[in-house]
Amino acid sequence: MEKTTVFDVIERMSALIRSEERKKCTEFGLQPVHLQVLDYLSRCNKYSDTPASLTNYLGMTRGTVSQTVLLLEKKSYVKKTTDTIDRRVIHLSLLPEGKAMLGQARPSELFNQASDFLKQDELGHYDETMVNMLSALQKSNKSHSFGLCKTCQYFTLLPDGHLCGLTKEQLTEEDSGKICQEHRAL
Amino acid sequence: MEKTTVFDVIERMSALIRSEERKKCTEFGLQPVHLQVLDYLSRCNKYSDTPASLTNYLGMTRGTVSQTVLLLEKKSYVKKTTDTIDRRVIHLSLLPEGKAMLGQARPSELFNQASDFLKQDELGHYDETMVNMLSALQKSNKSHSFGLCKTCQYFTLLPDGHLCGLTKEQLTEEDSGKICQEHRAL
DNA sequence: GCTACATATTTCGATTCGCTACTTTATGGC
DNA sequence: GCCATAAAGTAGCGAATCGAAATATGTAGC
Repeated sequence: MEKTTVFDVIERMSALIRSEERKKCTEFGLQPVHLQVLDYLSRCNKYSDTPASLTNYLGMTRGTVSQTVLLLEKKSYVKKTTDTIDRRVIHLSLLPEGKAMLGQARPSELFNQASDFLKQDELGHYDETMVNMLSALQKSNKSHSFGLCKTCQYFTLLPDGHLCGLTKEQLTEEDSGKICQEHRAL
Repeated sequence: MEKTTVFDVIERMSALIRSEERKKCTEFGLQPVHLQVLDYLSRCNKYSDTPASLTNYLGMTRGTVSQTVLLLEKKSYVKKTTDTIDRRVIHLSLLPEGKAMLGQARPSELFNQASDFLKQDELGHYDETMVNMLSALQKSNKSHSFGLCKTCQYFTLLPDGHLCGLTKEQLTEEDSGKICQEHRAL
């Protein structure tokens, strides 16, 4: 029963954010999916910055993703680079203009205002809870990573070991070399 | 700094849910926005079940929403009813088939599995935190309600007063008659 | 080295989606 | 009654999406 409630609330937050995002999109003449692509590219590692990974992440067809990327390329939001080893694969990367667009389209005002409604000293505690929730969701997500932890953008080297910056989990040296199940799509 | 992290995590959850949802969509031959409409209609009250409210919620144009509703009507997911008092107004309602579709398309498996990764005794605590977060987001959302609290689907009558079932807030008799700022779009 | 198969991506035609501008119908103030 | 306003629908056009076939590169077996 409680289970349902918690995830129901998450769905509500998700819907709210999406609604705000769509409004921003029409403002800039983009579709939500375009922002999703930019967001993905701002977070993926070099093992998952390909059209194939993007296709898997978005759940669209290869053809559509190809067209979408073409559009974003025309607008100078992303750049294509052919892999030097395997010349079949294409690496996608965000260009400065793409990053700028992503920054503008984020519901940052919404978040700024929301934080005013939360007690400042509670935010740290919220943080921990939320990260646990996210971690659980990621673990149950079937879309696994193709990247190594040590190449993840959240990977951090500490004096006393390794740390995943997103889940705040300690990682062993061995773990860092393994394929990451957590961050691929994020 | 902490502020950024918390909302960043929410954005990650949101992105993950959307990704899963899109996969479900293509499975059923629907667009994400169609599910958004069904979801909205399952939660709106009689003051916000109109195409105009839906338009405001989705951030799309009236024409587009009109077409979208037409499509969902053809598929027997929703039903239109003309308002008896103001004959310009149309009320939309979910049909059983629409509810069934909504149930199928929800990332329920994702949530079920995610809950297995969380300690059962912590879920209640998570619940409180998440509801606070959602409440803060809703407060800062500019899309205000057009409905009265007492008509909200989350409104509950208790022996000792009134309760908002979503935010768990106590409501005075007076509050219950006011326009709700919290739940319109949800 | 050649063949067969696998993988990554693109191309293309048909279809659907979404926006803009315009129209229709209904309400309310004067 | 007349006009402004509001809710919803319609038509046409461009963009997005799908599905299937095509292209290009890499891999494995002989």
